[in-house]
Amino acid sequence: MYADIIIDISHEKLDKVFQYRIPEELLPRLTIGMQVQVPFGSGNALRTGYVVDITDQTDYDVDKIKDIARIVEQSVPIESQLIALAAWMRRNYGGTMNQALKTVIPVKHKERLQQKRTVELALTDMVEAKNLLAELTRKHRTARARLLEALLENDRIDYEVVTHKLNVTAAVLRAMEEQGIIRIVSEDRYRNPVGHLTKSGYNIVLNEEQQAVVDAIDADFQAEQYGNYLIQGVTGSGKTEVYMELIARAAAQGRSSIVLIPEIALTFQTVMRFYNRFGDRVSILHSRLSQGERYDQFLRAKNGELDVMIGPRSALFTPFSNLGYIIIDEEHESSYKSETVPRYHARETAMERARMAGASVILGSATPSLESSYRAEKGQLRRFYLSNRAKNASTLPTCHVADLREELKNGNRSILSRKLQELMEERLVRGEQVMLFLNRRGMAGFVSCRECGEAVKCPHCDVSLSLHNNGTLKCHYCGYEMSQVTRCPSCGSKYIGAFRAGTQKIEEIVKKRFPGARVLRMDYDTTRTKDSYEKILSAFANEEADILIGTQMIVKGHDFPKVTLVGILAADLSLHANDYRAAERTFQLLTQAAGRAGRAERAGEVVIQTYQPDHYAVQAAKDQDYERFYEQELAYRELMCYPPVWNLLLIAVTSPREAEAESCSRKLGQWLQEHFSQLSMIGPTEATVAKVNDIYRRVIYLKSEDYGDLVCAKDGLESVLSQGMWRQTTVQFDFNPITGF
DNA sequence: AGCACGCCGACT
DNA sequence: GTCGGCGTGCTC
Repeated sequence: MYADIIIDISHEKLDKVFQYRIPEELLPRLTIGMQVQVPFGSGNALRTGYVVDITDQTDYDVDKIKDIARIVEQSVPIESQLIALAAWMRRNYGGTMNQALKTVIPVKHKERLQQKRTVELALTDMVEAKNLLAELTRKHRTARARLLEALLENDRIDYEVVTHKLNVTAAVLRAMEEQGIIRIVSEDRYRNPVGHLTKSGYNIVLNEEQQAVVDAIDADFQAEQYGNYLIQGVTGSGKTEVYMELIARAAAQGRSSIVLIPEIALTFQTVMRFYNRFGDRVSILHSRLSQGERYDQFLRAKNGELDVMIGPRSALFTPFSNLGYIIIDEEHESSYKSETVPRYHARETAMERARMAGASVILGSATPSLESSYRAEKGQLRRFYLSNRAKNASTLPTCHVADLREELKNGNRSILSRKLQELMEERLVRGEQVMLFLNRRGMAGFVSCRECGEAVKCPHCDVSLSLHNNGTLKCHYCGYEMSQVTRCPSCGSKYIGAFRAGTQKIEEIVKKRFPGARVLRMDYDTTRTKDSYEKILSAFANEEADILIGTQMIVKGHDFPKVTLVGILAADLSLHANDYRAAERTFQLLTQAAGRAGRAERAGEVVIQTYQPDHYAVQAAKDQDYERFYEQELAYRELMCYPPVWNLLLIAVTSPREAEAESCSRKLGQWLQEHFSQLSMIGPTEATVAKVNDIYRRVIYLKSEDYGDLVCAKDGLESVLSQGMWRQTTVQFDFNPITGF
């Protein structure tokens, strides 16, 4: 048996595995993630390494393979834990060990070569310095000699070092410091993204409800009863204060926390709150950081310089060795699921990491994912509710549902319902602001009836059929196909067609209807350039416009106190996206969009325009009734054997050669039928988009009540694939996928 | 990263 | 000549 071993993680040059033979006596004890000592290099000096995989095959010259010297027992260092986590991810989400390791371990990057840092030095021992200088200059005028010369002249200097040489230089400087020749006064090792801030030291007073949650979770924490929690509370109910208080208490005991936030939700307001409370003990990973800067922040975490790391999904792998809490804010957000292999879900992975490290996980959301609510009901997650709106008790908005079928009947063919037009008029007169939200997701081709609101559905799967370029309607779950319809299958109306209206079109319509209004548009087209996103939002916040029109991106995060009306132009659009999460996503978006209205003292109003006013997602969102939505949606999932009740595995086969994609997917399907006949299988069939960039795509869906069965099936398929001869074909696994394929 | 090998200029 | 500086390259 051989072990794949990483010698020194985080160094690009050594960023690969070395294989070692496992001595027989070590074999039974050796596991992935373990720290071992191995002879390395020509001198066979013993170096510490980490076991990342155990195999019985080797691709290296067998004679040159050395034996593992011994296992390093003692406490498990953070790298071991992260490697073990990577192994868990590989097992549960598929992919190779290498891919898993790369997502978990930060690697130093080349671009650091260009960076410069400044070290401030002071001379402490003149005599020693002169001696050393004399010795150094006798032969060569080395960099060290020049440095010392400068110090002798000035007594205190700023020494600039290029980062790639820093490690060498730092070692030299440290050696000189140890000899008492110089003193390192300061080193600007880390660039703080918001400058240098210190705690302002104010204490937030929590309300009773918040305090109760803090006390309960903290009591468990103190008793070392680490668990998983869900805090369900509307926007503005003060979840962040609860997080911060718990983080502070953990920090007081030397425990660090990770706060995950959805990719786009990192607002300046949130950042400032954390900086105000934790000063430079907090670090924030944002998309503007270069790889090198990111690495530096991880290094700070490892060196114990941080109490909190805030960031998107990837911040989950911050190398804290004293982890206290992992907090996942807006846990229902889809950005917590990785779109690249390994396709892990941050929520589940966080729980596994916390389990390994002895830490607690806190999920927060106003509209928890079905998964989390389900877990809460089954007792795997302890749920707390925050019901008060903490900030000056602003009231929930009033919700109107505008039935677009009625509008059509009454001769209003405009995209703006009468109710919405009326209320918009009102706001413009009063000088208040309006947000119009177009739910663009799922736009790409579902076909619905404007008379009865029914979308054309697959008779076998209860999902909307999607319109393909050739005009046929297909179900990508079972492959069912029908030709383009001209009449509604349920009511016979001829007013049927694909719903298409972009934000641009709406902007035109709004400008025409309200000529005096100042209109801003925010969508994919207007946010191409770097800062346009912030620019548009701040322009709107500064009341440079009356109406903001946009897609998803306008409903997240930002606080606009002057907005008292939100219009959701076509709530159905996401309802028909052809996957089982459509209703959930719609409910979440509607609830969130509604939450934008009336965040200050002024009461807000919301107009939801829809062809299906009776749909439970619309109704529940209108009444802000999470419970009702949850119950109905769960019943649907249960009936259809969808997650979270069952588990779903998507097997995606892609190949530049259609015949290979076909034969490979058929073979896999056949194999599954032979070996996993107890699992229900859908496919193999063409993917929704059957060809992308000349790559052909086939899918198989596998359903099982037991997640483990799906993992077994995946492992089995992987071994089938390793023997098969589909050279140009790739197969990817996606467990409980969020997006279709 | 560390450690070898190997190439170059100064000095016994 | 040789000693020791550091500049490439390899490490299972």
